[in-house]
Amino acid sequence: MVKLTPVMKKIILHWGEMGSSWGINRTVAQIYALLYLSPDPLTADDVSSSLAIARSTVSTGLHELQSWGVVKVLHVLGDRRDHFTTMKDIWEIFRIILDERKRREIDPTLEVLQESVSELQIQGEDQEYVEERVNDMLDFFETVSVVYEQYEKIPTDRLKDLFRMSNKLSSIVEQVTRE
Amino acid sequence: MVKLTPVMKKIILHWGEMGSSWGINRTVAQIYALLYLSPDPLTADDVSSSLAIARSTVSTGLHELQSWGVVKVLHVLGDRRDHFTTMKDIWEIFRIILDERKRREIDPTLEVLQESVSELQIQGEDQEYVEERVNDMLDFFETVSVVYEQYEKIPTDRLKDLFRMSNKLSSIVEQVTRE
DNA sequence: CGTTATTTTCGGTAAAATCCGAAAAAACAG
DNA sequence: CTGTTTTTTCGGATTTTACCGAAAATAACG
Repeated sequence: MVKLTPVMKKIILHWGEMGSSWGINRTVAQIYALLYLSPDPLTADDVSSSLAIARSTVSTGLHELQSWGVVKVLHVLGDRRDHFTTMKDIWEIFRIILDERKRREIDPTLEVLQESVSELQIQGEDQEYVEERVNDMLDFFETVSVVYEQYEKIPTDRLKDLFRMSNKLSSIVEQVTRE
Repeated sequence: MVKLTPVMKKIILHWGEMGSSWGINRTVAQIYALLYLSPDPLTADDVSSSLAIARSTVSTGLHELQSWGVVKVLHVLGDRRDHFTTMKDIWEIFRIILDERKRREIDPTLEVLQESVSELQIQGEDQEYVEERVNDMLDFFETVSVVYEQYEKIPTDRLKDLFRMSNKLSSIVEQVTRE
């Protein structure tokens, strides 16, 4: 039996709200928060009873989280049930989430924009204005994608250091853009 | 009467889907896309007829977009109706959206985490593990906020240049983190 | 002012998303 | 195999969200 302290409840509930406003099912986000805050892996029944949601909902939610790659299954000797846990390094977690969102949402957007650009070129219709706007969008998304791919290469530890030095950012920008 | 070309339709629909998966009302996102792709400001009736949505829905949607600061009202001489338009620089647009999301979602999260840390300290309960996790989260969100605030200071034009040089990122990281 | 054009509000409905629980399926033990 | 535990599927109920249209409110005109 998993007992939720007031602080845990507070964070789990808030996490659910956060998820909601970022397009993630509230319950799924809560399941995630619970696993993140639990020192040990939990069974689906644990989750179900702690959050007071149906066992079947937990099953679906856990699958969803696994498809995002942020929840893993473990097994305990002498126990047939699946136990679930999350990565504990929040930096890694957010990297994975960003990766997935890029793959699922940004990449398809790039495709649509690329298709649109070709379609506009082929037809050569009188849509100069739309063409300009679409080119802008494409350029923006491509640039952001490239930047993101560069950041992806940096190991997490180094990224942390880099981020913690962000106060030096402006001088670096000076230096780099001056060239 | 605003006539939507196939490319416009395609982008507007995709934008709606995008919005959906990022927690923004599909219709509102579509309205935004329409305004963005339109060379001239549109009236609410234009939007209503182009997208085939009720006039009242458009009214609400436009207010929502104005509260985000991404849609502006204009007036045309000799016309009593409001005309609506968007900023055309997509870099600026995304800056505004990020700012708003930070303000509406990240900042409140920081608050909850800070409160949680104090509550844990005061009670001094046996929640070492939760404490560790919450501290991690707080540290992460604080760091990201600070980085973001640094980026905020960089003028858009310079940011574009900087982003376009991201291929040099790894060498800069080398250089900076070596100190 | 009274009239008309325009926008907004709001109650109800429709649509979509979420969730439940029963039943099926799968996994495992003996 | 058979029985038991555990997980998954799925149809329908519930809740939430989104949307419409009528009516109210506001603003502009003559």
